Amino acid sequence: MAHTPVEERRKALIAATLRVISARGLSSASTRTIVAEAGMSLASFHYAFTSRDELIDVLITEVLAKEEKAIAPAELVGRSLTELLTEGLSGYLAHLRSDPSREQAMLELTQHALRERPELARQQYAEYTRMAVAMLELAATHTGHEWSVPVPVAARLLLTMTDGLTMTWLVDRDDALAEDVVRAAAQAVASLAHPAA
Amino acid sequence: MAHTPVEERRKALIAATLRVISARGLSSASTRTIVAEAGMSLASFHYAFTSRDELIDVLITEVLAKEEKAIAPAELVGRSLTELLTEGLSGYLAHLRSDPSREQAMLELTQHALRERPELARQQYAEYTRMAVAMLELAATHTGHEWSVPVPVAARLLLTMTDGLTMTWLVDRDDALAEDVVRAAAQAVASLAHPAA
DNA sequence: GTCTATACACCGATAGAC
DNA sequence: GTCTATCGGTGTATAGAC
Repeated sequence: MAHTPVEERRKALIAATLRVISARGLSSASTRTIVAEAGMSLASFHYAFTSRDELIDVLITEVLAKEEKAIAPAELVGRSLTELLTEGLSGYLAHLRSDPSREQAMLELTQHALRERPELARQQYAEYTRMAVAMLELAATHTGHEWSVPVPVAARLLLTMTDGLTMTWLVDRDDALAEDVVRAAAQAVASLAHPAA
Repeated sequence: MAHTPVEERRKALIAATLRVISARGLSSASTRTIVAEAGMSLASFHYAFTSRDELIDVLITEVLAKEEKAIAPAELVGRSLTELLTEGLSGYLAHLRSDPSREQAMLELTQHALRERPELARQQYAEYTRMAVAMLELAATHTGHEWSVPVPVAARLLLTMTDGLTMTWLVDRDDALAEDVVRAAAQAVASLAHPAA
């Protein structure tokens, strides 16, 4: 391969690694399989990254940060709180279904981070929670509701549901059941709010 | 080590493997680290199991089957539906907190099964769902309620919550927040039932 | 049945030619 | 900058002595 800027190689290797993990799992993502997927030599890997651990670190920080744990509903006006929550969770489910192996890769990376870089996983989940808080406050405001429980608790419950939804759907891929669960979950979470004074 | 029945060696190796996975992760559970933990020679491993894959298979089927995904409340009488659900989820949280590394090992094994033995994971989750159905029906009956959504859907929602609870708590180990989420989750799920006719 | 010794594949990482 | 060749280490699995 011709002279390529280091940054470009790093990006190519990160993308290749993600493809390998999606297709065959983190344990299959050796430096050799990664460079094979990226179409470059083993030495080029160590020119772009000092070690495999460094690449996995970058993968965890950069890729998990882009992960969507909850997708905001497209349209706010004229929808009930339950509908907004249903659309948000449904959007996440669609995201999951559109590329299951990518989400499975995310799960493996999170799991790996849990053991090797626990503080990174913690920071990431704090960020997911902040996004959920913003979404719940927006939804309540637009429908004239107030949360009966502290918003961070409701947000955490929502995050708990997306995580659980990911795992259970990945296990049996039952689309109809997942949709039913999304509706029940939205209804259940909405019951934690009441009309604003 | 003196002559030992094969079955005994298998049990010792399974227990040793679980300890290794709990402490250092599935990727660290090589045949060498396993036999070191079990205090036997490498050859003894291959006398008891034909391969490492066979042991992991046995681990997934036998160990995941014993996993408690939802713990039934101890006492039924005189408790509201929300209380029963809170106690059930709280019991699971206590189970998780009592040995986090064991639950992390379960998560890694489930994840591995998802890739290598998807049908085993699926069967296991079907079993978890059956247990949750039984628990929810019992709770509703004892408190004079009926479920407003199909019981399998509510059961699946409960399973979704225990899975999500496991992940989120393992990430930040926030006991107080987890307890709040358990209460909110119980209240939310209870809202899916109504007094029986 | 149980052990030591070993075969052989793959791992991460680097040396050194170009 | 990029490559091929290779080092040292670890992985699974087995041969063969006892």
